[in-house]
Amino acid sequence: MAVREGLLALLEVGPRHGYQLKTAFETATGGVWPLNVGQVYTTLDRLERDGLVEFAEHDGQKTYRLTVDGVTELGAWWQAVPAEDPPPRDELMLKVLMAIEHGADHALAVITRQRSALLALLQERRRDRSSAPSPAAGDGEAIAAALVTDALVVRAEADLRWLDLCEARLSRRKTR
Amino acid sequence: MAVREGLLALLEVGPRHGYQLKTAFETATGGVWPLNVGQVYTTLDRLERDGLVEFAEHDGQKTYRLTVDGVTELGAWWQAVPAEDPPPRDELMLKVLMAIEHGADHALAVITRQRSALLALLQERRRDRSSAPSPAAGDGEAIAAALVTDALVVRAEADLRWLDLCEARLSRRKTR
DNA sequence: ACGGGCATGTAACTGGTTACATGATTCA
DNA sequence: TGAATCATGTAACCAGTTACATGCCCGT
Repeated sequence: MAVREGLLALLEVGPRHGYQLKTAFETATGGVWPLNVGQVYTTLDRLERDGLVEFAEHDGQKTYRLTVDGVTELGAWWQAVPAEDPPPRDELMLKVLMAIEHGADHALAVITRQRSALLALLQERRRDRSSAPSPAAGDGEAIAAALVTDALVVRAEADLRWLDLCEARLSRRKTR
Repeated sequence: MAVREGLLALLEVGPRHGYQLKTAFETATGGVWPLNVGQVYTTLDRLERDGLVEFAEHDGQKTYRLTVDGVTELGAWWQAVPAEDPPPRDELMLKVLMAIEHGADHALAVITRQRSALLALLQERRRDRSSAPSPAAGDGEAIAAALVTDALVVRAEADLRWLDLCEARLSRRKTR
């Protein structure tokens, strides 16, 4: 439900047709989230099926805009904090949890491996961040790219911290 | 590709049949990742189709085990660090990025809203964590649950930190 | 004339997910 | 007897994703 909401959000800025949405989506995400054009059209079909968008056709060119329902739905999305109703389907978490089933030693080995790999990744990203020029005020795409890099760094730091917590909890009780 | 790998990992511990895998998966994830039984069977079908598992049947009871290919695949999974080849399809990130398209003011409003909601969530989780009894040594499910709670806390902290970074980058250049 | 970008679409597949149907066993 | 748990499965849908086909228009 990510591309879906992304397109809705872009349509709230102003009506556009499919191809424009593709490029808008990609510049908005700083070029790190490429979108197959086909996906835009299939997603638009589904949005129309659900009554969230409608379109006007001119010379074989369909200009999409939000419906009232679409605006409502989007409003809810802006408000909502990404839910953890069903908690995070996080791959790193799953990996460690499953490793524990193989015994604490296996888990600690996986943790060590993941930590060193993540650390390398983190350093590389920090290098990327400091080498990238501070984005110019008007350059939305560059700002977006900078924010994405920030997110990657912060996320990696969090993952590392979590691995440390896991190791602490596991080695404190080396039974099992 | 999460349930898929989870089942593979469980089968590496030892052969099991479908229903056992469901319960094993749920206890391994501390009860926070419920699995519809049906999904286990469809996933097993797909794993068999891909030649990663095989089964022996006894009295209408199918006992699954890894194939050589399955072991290989799993080995790669243990090694791999959750890839960011196509970077994170993170909902919070998308929300902020799309908000920027509506102008810096809209973005700052979304950031503020998200931050306060996340902060409330975080405090609640910290309360959960301190109120939960420190898991007993042998209780795998409780340990798993504790680790999941840790992950939620750490993740929320990271999201908050990222929101601060976004705000800094956006208010520093209030143009656009 | 041709290649590249603009523009629209379809067909097919993937994994995740739910709802539902069936039957055996176990135990109160 | 009857509910709960064990056990296996099917049908259907969802969103994401890719590959492919079509054609227009513009600049070289």
